[in-house]
Amino acid sequence: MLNSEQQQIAHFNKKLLNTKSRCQKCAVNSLCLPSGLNDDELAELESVITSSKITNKNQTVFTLGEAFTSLFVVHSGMFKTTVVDESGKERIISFHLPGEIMGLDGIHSNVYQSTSTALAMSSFCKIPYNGLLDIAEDYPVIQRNLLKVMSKEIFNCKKNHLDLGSKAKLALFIKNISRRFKARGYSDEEFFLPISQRDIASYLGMAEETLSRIFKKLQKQEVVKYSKHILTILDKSELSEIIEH
Amino acid sequence: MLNSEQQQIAHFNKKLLNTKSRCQKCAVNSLCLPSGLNDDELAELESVITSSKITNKNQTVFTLGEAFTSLFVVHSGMFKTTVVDESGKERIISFHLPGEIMGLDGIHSNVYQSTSTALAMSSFCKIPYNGLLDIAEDYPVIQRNLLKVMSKEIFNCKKNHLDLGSKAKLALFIKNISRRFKARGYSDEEFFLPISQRDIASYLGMAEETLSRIFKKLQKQEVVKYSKHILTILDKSELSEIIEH
DNA sequence: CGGCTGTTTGATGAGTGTCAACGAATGTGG
DNA sequence: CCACATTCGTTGACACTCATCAAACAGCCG
Repeated sequence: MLNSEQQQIAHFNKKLLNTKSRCQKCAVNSLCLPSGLNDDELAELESVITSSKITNKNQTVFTLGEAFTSLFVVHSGMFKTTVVDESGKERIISFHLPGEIMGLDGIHSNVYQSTSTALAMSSFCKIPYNGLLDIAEDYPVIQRNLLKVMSKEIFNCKKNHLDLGSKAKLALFIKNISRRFKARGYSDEEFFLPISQRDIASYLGMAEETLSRIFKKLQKQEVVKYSKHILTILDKSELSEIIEH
Repeated sequence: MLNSEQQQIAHFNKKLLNTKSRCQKCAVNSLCLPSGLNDDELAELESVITSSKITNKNQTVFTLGEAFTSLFVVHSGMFKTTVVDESGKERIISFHLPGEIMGLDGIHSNVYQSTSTALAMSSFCKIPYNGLLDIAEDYPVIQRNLLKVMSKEIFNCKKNHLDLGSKAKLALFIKNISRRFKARGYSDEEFFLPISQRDIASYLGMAEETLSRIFKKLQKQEVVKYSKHILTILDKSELSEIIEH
């Protein structure tokens, strides 16, 4: 594992490890279910969070086909969720940053519809779904937050359904990730991304080789740079240009 | 307007028009929010539905940017929802059949994120969101149903994010639509689809011409036929083959 | 050191978008 | 009811993007 990666993970994790009053002290609570809750509601929410756990790279949080019991929230690090498509290939359907909820697709069928895997040493919180529903009855704001999160997920997902060229797809992905890093207090121009190019290619639905060539082109044009998992955005406006065609 | 279309619309609509006890008598209540509700809960749900309305072709239900107030459920007919992508072009993000909920993407921002338009003479029910939340507090099963619907939406959306060739994309779309018609009591092998090829192409993210050529190829191979808005599936297993590659 | 895994590079061909033009079907106004 | 305009679907030619195959390379690990 690279030094830069270890540094970054240490950075991600240094605020954690205190399992009491998880949410109150969590760096990303404003982006997560606790958003807008008062102390009383927050305490109630914390009471249903049964555990926070640290995982190593490549460990799974839940697996496609497993019985659905809980939602999971990224606390630190990063995760990918994958499905198996009709022709049997694994496909990445999303990447999850701190504060983002995983497992939502299991609600409707009581079975996880995807597999979540840590991309680096990471940590997450486990929220038993039935417990969450119980407190949601007493605290409408928690219910509303959950619905908002899901609504946002639907919206983002539909918008990404766009048909763009490979270059624009990558540009959009980078802008999207950049925005999410910024929302979490990191630089939106340079950040550590523990995602392999293969995984980015899978997520964007293109061949690994194509992605490599596009990265090279963008680097030559001094738009972005991706080396040793450090993504650097050199020309933000050009990035937007590419997307708009 | 064609005879076949008018017939079909009449067929869709003939059960409606009684605005009392809407849900109890609705043909698609088992696919909709009322699913699994007892009489008491159903009455409560019906009490928040402020209106059922019939629209002509091309009329909009809500518009991108408008303040979000209500969810809408298709009662009969069909609707499309559209967004404007980064380069300014209109893109269709979904088609809605009876029992399906529209407007979910407005929840998180209090603004509709898409525009919904009737594809034929259609009818829909309006469910004020605040009213729905109020009764969801008293009737947890309603809350759970809403969450399930949204979860399903997320799942379907992510799965569709697949990267397939144009032929497979169309095959998948047809299978998907067919399944939804079947769930509503119609034949899954021949049905009226008030969607223009242009709209299908936009939804699938391909050129109109490409879609036309693929339809022709599939017709020559006697897999499916699409003429005068009547879609006929001739070889269901071949359709699945195409998807699996 | 050799064996991994992840990334790069080149050559090639299939699939698709684009442009242009036309035909068919539909809607409109007199 | 007919002439016209408009939308919708079809067809052909062409260029270009991108997936695929094959091979080599770089960094990392034991």
